[in-house]
Amino acid sequence: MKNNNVTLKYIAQTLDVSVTTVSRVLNGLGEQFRISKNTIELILVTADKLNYRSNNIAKGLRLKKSSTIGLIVPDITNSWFAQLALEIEKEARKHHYNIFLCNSNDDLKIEKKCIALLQSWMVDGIVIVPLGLESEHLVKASKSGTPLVLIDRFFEGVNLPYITSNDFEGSLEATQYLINNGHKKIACFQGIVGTSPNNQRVNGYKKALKNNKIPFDPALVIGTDFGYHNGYTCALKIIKDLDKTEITAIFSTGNQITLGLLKAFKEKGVKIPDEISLVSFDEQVYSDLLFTPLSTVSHLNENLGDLAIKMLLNQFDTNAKVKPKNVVLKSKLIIRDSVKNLNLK
Amino acid sequence: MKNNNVTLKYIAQTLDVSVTTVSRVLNGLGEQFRISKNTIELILVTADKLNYRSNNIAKGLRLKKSSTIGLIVPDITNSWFAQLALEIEKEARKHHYNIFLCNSNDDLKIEKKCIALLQSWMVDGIVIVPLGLESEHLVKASKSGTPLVLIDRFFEGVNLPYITSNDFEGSLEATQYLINNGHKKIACFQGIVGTSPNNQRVNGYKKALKNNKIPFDPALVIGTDFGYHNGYTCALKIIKDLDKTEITAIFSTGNQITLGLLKAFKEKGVKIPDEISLVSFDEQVYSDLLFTPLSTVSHLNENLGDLAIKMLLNQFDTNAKVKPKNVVLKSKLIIRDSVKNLNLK
DNA sequence: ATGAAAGCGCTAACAA
DNA sequence: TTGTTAGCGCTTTCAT
Repeated sequence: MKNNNVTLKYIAQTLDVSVTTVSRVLNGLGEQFRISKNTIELILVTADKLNYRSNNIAKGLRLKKSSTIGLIVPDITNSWFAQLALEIEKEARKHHYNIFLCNSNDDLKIEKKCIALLQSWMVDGIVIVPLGLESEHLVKASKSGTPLVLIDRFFEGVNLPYITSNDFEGSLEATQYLINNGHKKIACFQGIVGTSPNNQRVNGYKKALKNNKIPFDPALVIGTDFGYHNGYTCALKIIKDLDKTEITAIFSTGNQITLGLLKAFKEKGVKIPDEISLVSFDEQVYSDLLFTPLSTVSHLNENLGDLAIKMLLNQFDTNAKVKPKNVVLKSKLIIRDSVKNLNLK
Repeated sequence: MKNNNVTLKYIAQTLDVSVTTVSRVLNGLGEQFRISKNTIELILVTADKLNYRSNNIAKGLRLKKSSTIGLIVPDITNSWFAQLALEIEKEARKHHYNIFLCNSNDDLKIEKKCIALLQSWMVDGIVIVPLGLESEHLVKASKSGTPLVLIDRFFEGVNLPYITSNDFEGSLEATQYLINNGHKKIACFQGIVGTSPNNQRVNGYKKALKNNKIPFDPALVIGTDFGYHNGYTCALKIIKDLDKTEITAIFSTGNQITLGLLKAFKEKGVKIPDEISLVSFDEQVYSDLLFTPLSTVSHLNENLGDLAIKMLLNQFDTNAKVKPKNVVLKSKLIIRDSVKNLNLK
């Protein structure tokens, strides 16, 4: 019953032609090699009847490429990355590439492993949302012949093509919005320290403060990663000291953080925006449907997948060293009801 | 700079030993073949120094297997599937398998393509959340030597191993809960008609009605698929005729449907549970944090990934025809505040 | 208009 | 203890 053994050779033998001919016809090169209509027809029909599937592995070995693109994301469970994966996959399929998926789990060791693995599968390129703390292994991969495109995070001074969103501007705008509403004591819930999105988001926050001559208080920037749990525990801390600190607003740098934060607030009965205001990074389908409709910074771009694949393909084609232009996507502030206007008092 | 050309042969030549020896050592078979400590050491060091990566493609071709598992889900963007993907991937990695991801996009044609593709990559097995309307191609794949595990959806009378949750019981319980709260006119927002989860969920709903001697009204079962848009439009319809139909509650069969539904209700200012009650399938991280904390049926099982991979591996090992036992996971009703108790009036 | 043969990088049966 | 060799299924150069 195994149909895996329908090979070019097998077809060639049944039809008493050469493997070469079969290969050519099945690759649509029949005309070009002026193989007789008869033979072409015959081969096509037989292949179909036998349910022939070309063996991509053999092809890959011979061609030294796999028509496959590796995708590494920290956590496919995060809707932002899932959306990315979906788009990348769709776009890749259009160009007859397939996707090898890896979760790096925000773990540098795993990230490195993933890259090694993908290379050993001879992927033609890798789209990666890197952890973002270290770039050596990425540079090495790139140099060793695997084109890369970085998403969301990049490295200052490292020459790897990337697509990112203007997180700095987004945060600046979000924080400014809080300030415009009369907030001065604004906590910043941050993600993984040292990664470019975090740097940018925190820096945007700082810049907004500075622009408004509000002194920056390092104690107000808390958190360790982009996860739910982090948001939850940070929120508990904030709540405990609310009287002392007189914090009136929070700027959260990630949607998972925000979810944890909301959970804590809900449990403790702290009202948003009455008792505390909130603006969060990462617009979600449900942002509008939460117990307090959330004001968010949206930085999910419709054609991100398209862009990423194009940037990768671009590197395949041009043997020339045409350096692909990095892309910075715009983010945008969506205003809902999670911020209280203190000026109206 | 390309390190792809560090092959066994290359190492063998530099060290003036045979390819076989190198292969053996690098596969940890040095001891077994009683290759001298010296040689072993030498090879290991050299391979490391040269940054050798075994070529999985060549290996796959030779071994006629790829140490790779295909995963086909309808839509990675759906958090349920994303969660599944994450677990499957983690679990697979533990057993040194890697994941080939495909989105079938709830499209049978794409689903078929995905399977063909995965087979052409000689995946050792496929974990699939099938569309669920047709099974021929799956049976064919299975017969042609690719072990399969179906998730979430299965086919009556078709002998393919599956893991599913007890959607029937879950729906029965959910609907009974609505009835217990005095609801009699209950709308059912369904997904793709004909798929097993939908059948089960709708049947559970019907059974609950029957158990309580409430006549079943086919007009109350509406919807076409598990998507956001479907939920949205169905909800608009319901809202328009609310006075006439006197519907007091909705049982939604999927989380995306529910999101669309909530959006519509919010837009139209219909209050939950005051004006209409709601129970939804699919617990989400944010279910508790919505404008009305949602009562849901949770059917996300912690070790689903583990199970799926085990069922697949099981099929690899045993050449014997030990048919794997199908698994039906329990679902559970989580009660929050989206249902009004009509008995209290 | 078609074919023979080499070879991609690897493993394994057989040899020595 | 190590090596020779064949071959996995495919593409492609060179012949005819």
